[in-house]
Amino acid sequence: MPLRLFNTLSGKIEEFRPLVDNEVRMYACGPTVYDYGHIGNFRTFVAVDILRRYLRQSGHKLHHVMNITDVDDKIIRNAAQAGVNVHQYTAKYQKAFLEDAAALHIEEPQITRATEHIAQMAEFIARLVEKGLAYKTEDGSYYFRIAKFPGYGKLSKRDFAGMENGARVDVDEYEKDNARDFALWKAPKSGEASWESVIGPGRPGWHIECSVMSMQELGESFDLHAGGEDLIFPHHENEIAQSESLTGKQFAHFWFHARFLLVEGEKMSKSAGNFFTLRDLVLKGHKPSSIRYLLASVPYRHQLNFTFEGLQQAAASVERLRNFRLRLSGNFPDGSSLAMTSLAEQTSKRLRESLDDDLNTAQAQAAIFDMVRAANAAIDEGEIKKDDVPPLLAALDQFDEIFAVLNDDDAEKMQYIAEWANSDGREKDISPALRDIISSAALSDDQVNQRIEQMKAARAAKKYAESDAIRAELTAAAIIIEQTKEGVRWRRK
RNA sequence: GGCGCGGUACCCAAGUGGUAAGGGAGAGGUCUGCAAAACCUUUAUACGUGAGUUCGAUUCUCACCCGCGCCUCCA
Repeated sequence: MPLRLFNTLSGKIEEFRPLVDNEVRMYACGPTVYDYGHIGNFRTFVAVDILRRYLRQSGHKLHHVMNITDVDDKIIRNAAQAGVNVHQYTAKYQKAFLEDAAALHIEEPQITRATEHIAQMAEFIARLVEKGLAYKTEDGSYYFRIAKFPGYGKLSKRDFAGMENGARVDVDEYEKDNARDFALWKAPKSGEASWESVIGPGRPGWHIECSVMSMQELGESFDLHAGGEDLIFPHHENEIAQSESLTGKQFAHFWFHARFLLVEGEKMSKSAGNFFTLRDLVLKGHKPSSIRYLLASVPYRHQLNFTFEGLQQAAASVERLRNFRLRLSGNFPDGSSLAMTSLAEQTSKRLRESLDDDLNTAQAQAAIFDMVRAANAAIDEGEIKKDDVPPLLAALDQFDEIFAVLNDDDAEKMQYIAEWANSDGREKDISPALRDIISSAALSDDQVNQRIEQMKAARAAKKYAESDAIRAELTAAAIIIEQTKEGVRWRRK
């Protein structure tokens, strides 16, 4: 069964098929780098990452482009306040964003930056003006004339017919022909960043960068355009207007939007005190894998209630999956069992069906846990054979190619953020929990294995006091020991 | 006000016109030198409230209550 996705443009769930062969060209709106990324941002980026990963797993080739908006009003304002130029100001946050995304195992798409495409944007605007689709105002700004694009409102399902200059005309923008006309290019203001261009000095408006960069990289028509739900209007609506009126072709065919999340049941906001960057959470001791798992556990079109209790539950879920994989590395008798082979097959099928169904990640999780429980029970009963392990691992891998939480590099990623906190004046925010997790990275695998050999020897000699002492020592170093029938296993806290 | 989404057990959360996935937490048990892990049993006469359609609704319709989103650059 093919992938079915909700398309904001049609308002329906549709079968997703690329325009050309098996190659998907997708563009995702990335961050505006004026601050550290918060978990709301990352909800969207995790959703897009899951889409990206699943498209690939489904056999598609992928050309995935994401922009970084490194110039806008807020950046200009903040940079001015900080007394640095725009590039200096954004460099820090760009770097942080990419690090945070990597901590969450978000695969890095091809990245394009607004400030590297100023000339192309100006040319694009010049072409719009030539066609009478845009106009220049007295101060040197340029606006798009929405009256020239009859399809305006088709994405956000708004009817702008008859909406002439209404009551909400912005007094600062009296020069516009219509209140809805949006800025393509803003004339320079004194002391603000501005660029010379074929259409005069100034800086680009917000929407133009995505039209220019997406078409440059992906062509005038491409498969899929993604972003947070807030971008539907006006950002994506405006991209469609300026792009399609210029090329006469359909811009993106599929529009994918992730819903906003709630934090502790309320809209996240700084004033409500429930505003968290990824780094805030890591400093409190929450693992990136727990955060990713929680963000991924609610299908992208549903409102996700992000809670600290949920974060702990997610951590427990991830741990259970990791324990299971560890358990499969034990020794089992030769042979294979029909039950396990078919369990793995069924699970693989359920995973595909769940994700084909508009990326139903909650159902995919249910499928993998059903398998884990059944396989664990089989291990307890001694019914698992050596040849059952590869198919079970394959199903687990199939799951993890999408969810990406099984490989434990949490301590490493968290250490990175702790180092940042130390150098950024936030060392006081490093929680004991974070210190504890990081400390588990202090011992190397070899060192741990060596101590475990000593522990095993003591145990074999029934010197329990000595064995327990070594275990306690490792526990104190945030290494968790499990002594089982299949041998001694260990993992980092 | 306009348009749209949602309200499922202690928490998170799938789902279906025929009587409720999964995870976490709690309780009891099995295993075990102890611990950990794992497994088993158990926790919704019930899916916001009221009415309607139907042989039958949590699932469809309507009303109401509550939460949330967009409607000038917040993912």
